[in-house]
Amino acid sequence: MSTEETPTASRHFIQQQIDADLAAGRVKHVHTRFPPEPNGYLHIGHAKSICLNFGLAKEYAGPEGPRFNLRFDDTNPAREEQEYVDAIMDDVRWLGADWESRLYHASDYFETHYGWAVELIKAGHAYVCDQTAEQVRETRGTLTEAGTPSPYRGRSVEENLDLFKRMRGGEFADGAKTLRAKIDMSAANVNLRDPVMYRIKHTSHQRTGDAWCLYPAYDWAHGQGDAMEGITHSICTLEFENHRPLYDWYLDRLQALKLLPGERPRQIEFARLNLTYTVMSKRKLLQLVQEKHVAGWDDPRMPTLRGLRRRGYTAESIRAFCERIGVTKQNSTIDMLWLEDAVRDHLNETAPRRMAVLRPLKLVLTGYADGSALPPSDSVKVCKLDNHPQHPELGSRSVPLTRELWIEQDDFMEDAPKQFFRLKPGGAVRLRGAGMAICQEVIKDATGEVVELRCVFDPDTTALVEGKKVKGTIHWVPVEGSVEAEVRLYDHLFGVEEPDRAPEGETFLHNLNKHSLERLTAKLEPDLATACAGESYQFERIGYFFVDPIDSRAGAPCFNRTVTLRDTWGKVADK
RNA sequence: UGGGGAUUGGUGUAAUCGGUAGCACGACGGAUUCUGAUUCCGUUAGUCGGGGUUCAAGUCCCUGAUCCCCAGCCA
Repeated sequence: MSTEETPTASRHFIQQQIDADLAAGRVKHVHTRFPPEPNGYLHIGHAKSICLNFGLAKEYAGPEGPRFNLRFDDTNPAREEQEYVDAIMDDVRWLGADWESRLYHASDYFETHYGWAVELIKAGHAYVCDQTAEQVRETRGTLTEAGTPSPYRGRSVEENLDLFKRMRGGEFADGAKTLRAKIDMSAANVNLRDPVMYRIKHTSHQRTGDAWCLYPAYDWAHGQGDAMEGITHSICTLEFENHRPLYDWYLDRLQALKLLPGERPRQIEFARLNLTYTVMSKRKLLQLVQEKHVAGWDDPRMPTLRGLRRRGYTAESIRAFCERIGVTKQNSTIDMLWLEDAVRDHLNETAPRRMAVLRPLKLVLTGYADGSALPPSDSVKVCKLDNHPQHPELGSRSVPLTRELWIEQDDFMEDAPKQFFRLKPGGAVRLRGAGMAICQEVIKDATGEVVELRCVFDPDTTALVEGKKVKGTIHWVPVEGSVEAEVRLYDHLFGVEEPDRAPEGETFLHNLNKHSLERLTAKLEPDLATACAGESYQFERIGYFFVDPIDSRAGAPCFNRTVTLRDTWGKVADK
C-alpha cells in the first residue's frame, strides 16, 4: 500500500531551506518573528512578510502551536512613536497573525545587549571611537577602495571599558563617541568596515524613557534579539543580504564567548513586494500624509493596511493575495489587478447584493404594456430579490417597484450600437427582479440633455417567459423610498504603473492621479438605509462597496468603493 | 574582475539526480446567466545572448549582457 504523496503545491525556496535544516537536524522546530520598526504604518508589503513569517510558523507548528513573535525594533527613539506601536499591533491582529503572549521589543534587551558589548570589548572585538560621523564616513573608503583604520582602534581594553561605561553614564554629547566592532577596514563588504554598534542619543525613548542615552544600531540589536528569543529563521528582505556576514559575525563572537547556545538563528532574505500604481516606501507614504495629498494613513487610496481596511479589503483576501504572489529572490512588481482580483474573489462569495444608482436618470412607468393603467397606488408591485444568486441561504429582501424609478444614466443610449443590450428608444430591458420595461418616450431639457424616460411595464415578464427574453438587465431604485448617500469612487492613487519613474526634475508626486477620488450622491434601495459600518455589499453591476466606519452615521451610511466588478462591456465600449 | 544578489510566455511563478517546460493571472474566442458579474470550456504565448559537454541542458561547464542592493551614528 504505497501512500506516495501526489506532488502538491510546490514549495518556495524558504520552505525548502527549512526542510533541509530540519532534515539535517540543524534545528528541531521553526520559530519566526515579524520585526517592525514603529516609525510608520504597516503597508501591503509588510503583509507579505507577516503572512510569510506567520505562515511558516503555522506550517511547522509543533504540538504547542505556531511559534511566532511580534518584536518591535525600537532602537531609534528619534523616529519611533507609541501611536505606531498601537496601530501596528491592531493591523497584525486584523491580518490574522497571532503572537499570543510573545510580544517583545528590542528595548527589552538593552541591558543584555550592553552586557554582551562589554564582553566583546573585553575580548578585543570592539572599541570606543572618537571620530565624528563625518570622519567615519571619510575614512570608510569607497566601494572600490579600502577604508583606513580609526586612530582609536588600538585603545586598550581598560580604556575602552572605562569610556564605554562613561558613554552610558551620559558624560558625552550626541555623536561624540561610538562603540565600533573591530572587524576589517578593508573588507569588500562595506558593512564589515568596523560598523557602529552604539551611538549616543540623549533622546527619551517611548518605552525606556531616559534610562538610556546609548542606543544599539540595527545590526547589533537585531540578530541578538533573534538569538535571545530562540528565533530559528530570521526572514528579511533582500537589502539585508549584505548584512548577513555581519549578522553572523556577531553571533560567531558571542558563541565563541559562550554567551549564546549552539543553536542560533539563520537569516534568509526574500524579495520585497512592489505593486503597480502605488509607492511602498514609508518615507513617501509619510510625505503623502504630511503634505495632505491623501486624507491620512487610513485614506482608502493608500496601500497601508489601514487604508486597505477602510477601502473594504478583507484580511482573507490579503492573505490569499500574499499566497498567490509567491516568495522568491527576484525583484518584481505585481500588477495591482492581482490585489483587486483577490478581494473580488472573496467579496463575490460573501457580499450581499443590493441595487444602487450612482448617476440617476428618471424612468417613469406610464402604464402596462397592454395599454391598461397602473394600479392607483404608487407602488406597482413589491419585488423580492435574492441577496446572493449563488447562495440562496443568504435570504432575500423586498424592493417596491414604483411609478417613478431611478436608473443609471449609462444604461440608456439614444443612438445605441447593436451590441448595447440596455435601454434604447423603443427598446426593452429587464428591470432586475421586476420585469420588462419598454421605452416609449425620451424627454429632454432645453439643452438637449435626456432627463426622463417614459416606459411601459410588462407584468407578464416578472417570471421568465419563453419568447419574451431580452438580453439586457439593468438595476433600478424606486424614487419614493430610496435613500440618498455619499458614495466615494476610488481609483489608483497614481496615474502610472511606476510612480517613481518621474520626468527629469520631478518627484513621484508628479504622477499622482488627480482623479483618484470622486464623490457622488447616489440613490440606494431602501434596505441600505440600515447598512452598518464595516459591512460590504455588492452594488449589482457596479462593484463592491464598504460602509465607511468613520463617516457613516446611524441611518446615513457612507460608502467606499472597494473595487469595481469586471466590466467586459466597458472594454467593448472603449473601442 | 569592489562586494553581494537576480534573470523561465504580457505578468507572477513551478520543474527533486540532467529526462514530456507545468500552474495561475491577463489577453482573445465560445457556452451558461434576470448582474455585460459569477461559473464553465477553449486558444494564446516562455527558458537573457553566444559557445561547449551529453543520447538528452531551464538545470552542468565557459563566456558575455541586463537589472537590483551596498560607502547612515536609519531599519
